[in-house]
Amino acid sequence: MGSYKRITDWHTKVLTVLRGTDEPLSAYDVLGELRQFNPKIAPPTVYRALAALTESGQIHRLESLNSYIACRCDHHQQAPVFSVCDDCGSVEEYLAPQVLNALSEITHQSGFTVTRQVIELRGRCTSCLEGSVQ
Amino acid sequence: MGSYKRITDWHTKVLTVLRGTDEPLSAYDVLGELRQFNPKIAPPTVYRALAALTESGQIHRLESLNSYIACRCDHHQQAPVFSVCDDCGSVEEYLAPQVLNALSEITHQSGFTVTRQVIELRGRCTSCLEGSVQ
DNA sequence: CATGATATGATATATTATATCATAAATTAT
DNA sequence: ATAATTTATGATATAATATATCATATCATG
Repeated sequence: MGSYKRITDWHTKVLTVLRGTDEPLSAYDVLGELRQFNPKIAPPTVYRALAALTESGQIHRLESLNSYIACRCDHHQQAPVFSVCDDCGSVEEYLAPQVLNALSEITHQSGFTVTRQVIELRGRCTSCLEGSVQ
Repeated sequence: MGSYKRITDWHTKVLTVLRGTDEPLSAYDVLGELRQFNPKIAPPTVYRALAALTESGQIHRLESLNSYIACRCDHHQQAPVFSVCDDCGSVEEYLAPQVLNALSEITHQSGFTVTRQVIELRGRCTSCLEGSVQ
């Protein structure tokens, strides 16, 4: 017995697609790209690959966008903080130990055991802000 | 001219439904409840009410659950932190100024202007943890 | 090569969310 | 008051996101 993970083509291809762009992609965006390789690929295949890559920390799911982005940091497994520009769609990923510490103070008090942290900041990036104010 | 907001029945009813439970409800859960009042009510009506109530801070959208919960704190307009137990589904809402401060240090550095903060902790609540470890 | 475990393919369907347009109601100006 | 304007509602259709299920194929091990 013991668990094993087959390293599948789809995982690799999904990862390549996500690493090939700065934009977050929806599952169906990814599906569209993968049709290059197999026009008959179906949603569950993509969702399975996305789930596996998310679990291993190689990609992240942006909950407030229903989309996915490749991990840009070297911190697979550490909770990321994202900022998402609602103007241009650009996403930044941050390391934020201070934020995680502040959060763990809260959960420590309440006894809640955290398995996943979703921290997403929506707003406007510097360039978009500069562009709109003249 | 000038903007005005009609205070509608649906807003009140949606708010009442959400305040009537501790569980987060999906838009379609709410829709189901509202059929009591009008069996022909359609999704856009519910989504509009949810959007208005979210905007005014009376309810919050839990992005990682695609669902909504009434604001339990007295801090309409201040960014909430949520913990969600993946066992029992219970949700807690926290005031967490330290977390928000830590986040604003990040955004201050990058120049990003925040309009909304999504902070959701997934995991297990104390009771569920106690229940599973004997 | 038999067995068990995991991944894939394929189909169907469930869930969540929005676009659009016609109508109704409230607000403001006349 | 009532016309003009604005906003909300109703209604229909459809888009976008996600999962359940089951048969088959592939891998890992004994």
